[in-house]
Amino acid sequence: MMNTQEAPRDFASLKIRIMERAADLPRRLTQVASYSLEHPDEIAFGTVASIALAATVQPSTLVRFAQSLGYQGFSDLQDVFRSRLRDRILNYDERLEHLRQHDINATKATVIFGGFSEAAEKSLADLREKLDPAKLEEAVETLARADTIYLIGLRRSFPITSYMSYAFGKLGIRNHLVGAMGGLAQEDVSFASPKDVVLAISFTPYASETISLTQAASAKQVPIIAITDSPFSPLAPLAKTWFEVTEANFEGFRSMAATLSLAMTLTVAVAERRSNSKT
Amino acid sequence: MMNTQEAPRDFASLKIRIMERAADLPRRLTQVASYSLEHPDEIAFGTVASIALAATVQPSTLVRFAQSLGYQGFSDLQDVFRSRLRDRILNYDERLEHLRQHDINATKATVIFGGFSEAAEKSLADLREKLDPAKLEEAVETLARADTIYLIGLRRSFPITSYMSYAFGKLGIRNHLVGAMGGLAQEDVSFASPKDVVLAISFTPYASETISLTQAASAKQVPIIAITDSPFSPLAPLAKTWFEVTEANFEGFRSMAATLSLAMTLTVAVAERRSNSKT
DNA sequence: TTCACCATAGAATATCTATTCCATTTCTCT
DNA sequence: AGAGAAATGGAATAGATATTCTATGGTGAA
Repeated sequence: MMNTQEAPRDFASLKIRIMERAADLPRRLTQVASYSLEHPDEIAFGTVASIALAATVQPSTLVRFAQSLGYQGFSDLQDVFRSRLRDRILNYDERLEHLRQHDINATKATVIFGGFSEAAEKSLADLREKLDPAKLEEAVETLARADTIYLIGLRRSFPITSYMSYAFGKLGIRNHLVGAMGGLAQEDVSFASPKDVVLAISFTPYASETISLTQAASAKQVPIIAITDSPFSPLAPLAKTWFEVTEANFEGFRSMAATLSLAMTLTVAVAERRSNSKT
Repeated sequence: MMNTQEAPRDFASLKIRIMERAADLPRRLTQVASYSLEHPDEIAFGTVASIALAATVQPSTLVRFAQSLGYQGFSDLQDVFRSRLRDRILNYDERLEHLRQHDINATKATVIFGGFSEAAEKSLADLREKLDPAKLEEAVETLARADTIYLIGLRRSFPITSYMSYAFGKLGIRNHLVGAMGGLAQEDVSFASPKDVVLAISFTPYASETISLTQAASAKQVPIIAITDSPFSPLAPLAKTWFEVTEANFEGFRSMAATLSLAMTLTVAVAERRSNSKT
């Protein structure tokens, strides 16, 4: 036994202890330390053998890790990981009550966080109900055929298009983030041809530049896929396929969770479609 | 084997099955049935012996109960009880299988969308549970005092920082999106002073540039707030306050919903704090 | 009442699991 | 560079675990 100090019996203390210790622990034990905090569920349910395999260490290393933290053996450590799940489930129903009642000790920031969380969840639920599989299929098909995908999104929508550009890039899909570097946006779009596709994202109040860029592309017969928030959006009549995404808002700040999920879906689905059609 | 019908693989279906069957089951098996629904955690974590003791039946009764529901043995049944606690997002193949069983005809894209939605929701739930109000308060306080807020985030994290930059801008909070225009990032940070604050966001695999920029700021005594995904992140030791946000992923693409909610919270809370302290 | 059948209890068993041990490698300090 | 200490991998082991088996007890039909 290498540690006479008493071992933590609850997960919160254990976590702190592991973080403190991790730095001056041998290589393999550090590896286990980080694995254990990254996959606590695995530790809770797995067997020594299965966890050792997943963390690419020897079973004995797990036992030594537990002992170095002051536990009698691995099983003893595992109990603490299990208690975390036990407690969590027990608290699950209480949590909502707790939040509603104990607004007293809630700070302003946590109230704001709660508001944004709720807005995100509402938005996701809403889109899941409304999203039309046929439209989605159509958009994926169009995008998959594109030579280059032009991404148009400014202000609030820019994080979405910049994410898509990053993800498309990693997936090896040619794309162009319009207006990314300085103000050459008009020029960027002027290269688009009917073989390409424009993906435009804009919400009220529609940024005029997004509209004019999309119009320019439309005039050149470039197929347009749009994500917007209303049938009356100026993007809707321009688009071959368009999605209505209404994000809930909190204090005037709209969530982006649903739009982002849709964006990720389009990205991955297009990549998947392409890899299938190549084979 | 007394039951050739396939056994439920998820807890919800199992629960229904047990309730249907409970009525016309032998005495001891009925007893086990009601115990299992009343103490699901016990079933998930216990051993055959310990559960048998708690439910006052014989170990063999538990095995027979599992078999009468169509499982191979008790361990097989126990897996389903464990899956209830294990917050696991189904992967693409499992999802398809699940939909096929329920006769829902779904397109690939909608399956992907479902996966991303679920990942987003799980991430939000997880963060809501873990987020420490005191830390949040501390971070807001630090950021509110900042002369200029430097936002550091590349690759996956760039959409987040770019959103914050946009929102801070609209709220009249001086900020600087590091590395936004071309590669002058090092120079950007070199202007930061201890009166400013750096907000750094990075997830595995940590972009080396984010780390080195944050280190540079740290060396100049600039207070650092970090959002990252593990206590072992290189950002954690540099930060005055740091948040652990673990995003669920679907098919290797991590959600950004939780990080984004936290980012929005910080943004709005800082604005709110400033407007209060001015009056 | 008696027979046949099913459920049950409890012991027996075969499997799996955590843990220990020791030879070998890797690190650390002089 | 070399000696000593620490850490590691992998096999051996002691213990626990789920499952099966069989004798017993109970229940309903003839």
